[in-house]
Amino acid sequence: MADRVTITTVARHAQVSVQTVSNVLNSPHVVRPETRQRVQDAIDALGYRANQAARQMRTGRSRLIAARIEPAQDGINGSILDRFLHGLAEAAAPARYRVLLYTAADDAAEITTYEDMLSAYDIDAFVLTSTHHADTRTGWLAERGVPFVTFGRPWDALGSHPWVDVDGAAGTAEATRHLLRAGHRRIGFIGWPPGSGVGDDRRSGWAAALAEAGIDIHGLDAVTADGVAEGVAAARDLLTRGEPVTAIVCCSDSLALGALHATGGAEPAVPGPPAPGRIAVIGFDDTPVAQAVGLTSIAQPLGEAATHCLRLLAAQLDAPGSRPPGDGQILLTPALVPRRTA
Amino acid sequence: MADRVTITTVARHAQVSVQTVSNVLNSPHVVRPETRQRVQDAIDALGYRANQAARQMRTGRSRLIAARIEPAQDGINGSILDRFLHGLAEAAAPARYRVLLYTAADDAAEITTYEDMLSAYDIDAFVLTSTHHADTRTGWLAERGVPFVTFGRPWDALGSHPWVDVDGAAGTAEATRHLLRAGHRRIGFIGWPPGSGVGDDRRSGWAAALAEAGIDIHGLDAVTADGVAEGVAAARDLLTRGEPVTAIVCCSDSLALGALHATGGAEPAVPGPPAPGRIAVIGFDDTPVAQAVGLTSIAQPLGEAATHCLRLLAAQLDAPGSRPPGDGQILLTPALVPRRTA
DNA sequence: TTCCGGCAGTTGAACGTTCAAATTATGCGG
DNA sequence: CCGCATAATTTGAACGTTCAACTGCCGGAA
Repeated sequence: MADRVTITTVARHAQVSVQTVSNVLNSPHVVRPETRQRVQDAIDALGYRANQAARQMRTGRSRLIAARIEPAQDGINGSILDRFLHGLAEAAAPARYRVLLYTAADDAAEITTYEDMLSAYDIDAFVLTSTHHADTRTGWLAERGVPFVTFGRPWDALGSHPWVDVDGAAGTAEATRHLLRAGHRRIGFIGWPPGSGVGDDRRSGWAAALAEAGIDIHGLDAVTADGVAEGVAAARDLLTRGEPVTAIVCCSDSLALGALHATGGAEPAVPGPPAPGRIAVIGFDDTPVAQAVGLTSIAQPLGEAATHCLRLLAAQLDAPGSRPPGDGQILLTPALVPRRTA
Repeated sequence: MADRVTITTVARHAQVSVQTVSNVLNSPHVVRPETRQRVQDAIDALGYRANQAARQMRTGRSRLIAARIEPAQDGINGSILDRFLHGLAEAAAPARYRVLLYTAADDAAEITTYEDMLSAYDIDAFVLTSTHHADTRTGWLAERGVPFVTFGRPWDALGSHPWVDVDGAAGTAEATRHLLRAGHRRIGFIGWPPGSGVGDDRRSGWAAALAEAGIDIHGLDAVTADGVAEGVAAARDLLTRGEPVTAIVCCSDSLALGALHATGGAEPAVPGPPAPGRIAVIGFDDTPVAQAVGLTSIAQPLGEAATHCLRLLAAQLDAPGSRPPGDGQILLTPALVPRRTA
């Protein structure tokens, strides 16, 4: 097997010192164009690639970004994260970064993992997902000056780090307006118990859109844990109250699927107009299930979110100390995907 | 901020040379128990962790395993891979390996990525997914002596490398027998066009189970591309032939979902006995959609598969040159998950 | 002519670890 | 108590790269 091509091989081949090769790679402007070209040719001819480990030893930078891969939780609402991860890996490659996976059961375990990855691998940055109230992770990282971005805004408003999030309220507001335009007035909402940042945010969009239309939201919302069966129960509840709702916006596709069942059943796929006489239902996240069942849902721009995360990190890493433009806090707008259920 | 704890720090603290610390870490048997303990205590007290980059420079080993993350293809059948990846990351951690992600549009691009990752990061091994006929990747890696495992058997039977796969035929056979036990005799199959290893394998299980029961499969199967709409069409086709089928085994949950629609519609979730008078349908992969819709499906043991992949790699990496036990070719049996549709 | 400044490139050291060889410590038979 | 074999530990070098300091060289101002 061919011997390893190192910077020394290239240097010999181009008749220069190793440092000059290094300069061509890292600060091309200091080397005369003529020489630069000669070195570049040698690099190409030999197929040289800088050894990351050696480089890392000197610079302390690994060009590695760590991201957590979560277990497929509920299943329906999972598959969000893996699309995000794919986007992340794809955005990382052109910036010459790579994504390293890790798993962790809870915040404490995750922090232990940080320690390990930082000391053993010199991870350059972390991408945190599933931010929540009393999130101990961001503080820990910030304290140590480790660069990171969160996908999900900080719900406690403590400190301000770069983050990317999707505007859940804008999504549910758009969904609600969509239903208003279709003539619905009594539009219900099935959401999660107050206290989850994401859930409260999504509920607020629905409430705002109704307020905008001058509709009193009293008695129009149901609160329940996530799940299909829970969605069935909550929808039945909404339907048996004083004046029944004619449409429901849901906090998740799981809940929406349940609502769909409680309000007349769903037929999978096959495009066509919404069946008349049924209650309109809109879910959230545009999961495969929604696509399969023909459920109108709200799609998060996950690829875009990933790209932004990486851009923010790259800005931090490549120009240390400099704040990214716009304070590095980016709120993306999700898109309503109209299907057969609304 | 605290200075980096290196092997030198530990050595000073334990009053030994750096090499002794290194020995405690890598070949504890050569160091006297007493000394070993002293060094170990120093390691614990200082929270020392070996720097992977430096170690890698000497040993040429990165303890990094690369795996590809694919785009969320069809959506319904995706979410298989991310469960596998999660399993992989989880299995890697205790073995002190980490999983590095990459993306690639096709085999050629993937091989280019191999080159990059091997020369820049000294990746120890690769986990290949989505094996197919005329797969150029395995040959490339084998030629260069790069350790790898495939999740998915080699469909061309060229060369023999370690692989882990799920016995699709066993799955469809079990599904078919399940239907036979329920009294069905005319059991159809909706599969993909011949030529895809996975598809042919799954079809063969169905055929074998029917043959076992003395049933002629003639006229009982339909061939189509994957997709919900395609499933609808194929199921209609099966239902309008001479003697209609009373049950259908499908090559994927997408197809099954289509079949379900064509044969009377599905109602999401909510447990209960199969509705009478409807045609029984069984899907494949036990995706979130199946769980949500109450579709009986065949679940691949993805976590187990991931664990085996990692075990096979670890065996190769930790004892180079030694063939893993059982030739390192592992076929796992999937499990039927009975729900409301069969 | 002399000296200085700046550019292009080179040299030597260092990052943290492990390997191979050398050195020192320990135990044992005579 | 010596000599020797073997165990335990240390020393020096190396992995591939970049940083900091250095050497030559050329042109221009004094």
